[in-house]
Amino acid sequence: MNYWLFKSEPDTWSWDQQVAKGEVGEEWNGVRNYQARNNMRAMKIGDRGFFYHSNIGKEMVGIVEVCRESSPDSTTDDPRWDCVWIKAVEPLKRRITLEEAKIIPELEKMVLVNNTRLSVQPVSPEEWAFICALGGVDP
DNA sequence: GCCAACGTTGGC
DNA sequence: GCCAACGTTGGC
Repeated sequence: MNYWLFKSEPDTWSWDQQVAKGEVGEEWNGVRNYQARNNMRAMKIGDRGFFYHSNIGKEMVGIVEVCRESSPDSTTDDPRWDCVWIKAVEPLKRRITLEEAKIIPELEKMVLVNNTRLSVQPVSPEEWAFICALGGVDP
């Protein structure tokens, strides 16, 4: 099992919208960055990730699960781009802000803290467990 | 709204 | 294959 983090501007696609999709989940489309795409290609069904609100909030808000492995992005005909589907699992009982992550020594290596521009990124098992504990949810 | 960091494109 | 120009992301 691998762990990830998905960024979205809540203006465009929010956690609430993701939750509303229920068990079916939603295509994580629109990614046009090779690194982010490669991360999605590496995902397996059942992998988990944090759902992060960029720009507004700048915080991790919930847990999602990969429910369909990488397949063509329906929003483009360009064969370079494909994406996974994810579904909401549960909200964090306490949201973790970027500001907070930056000052926590255990999280100083997080991609979120060090590469602000990567929209789909890996999270280490240690970071995953640490943030789940902070967020009040089971890892 | 600004701008730093980063990616991509395309001319050479 | 280099690099200048340009575009985008996202924190501030």
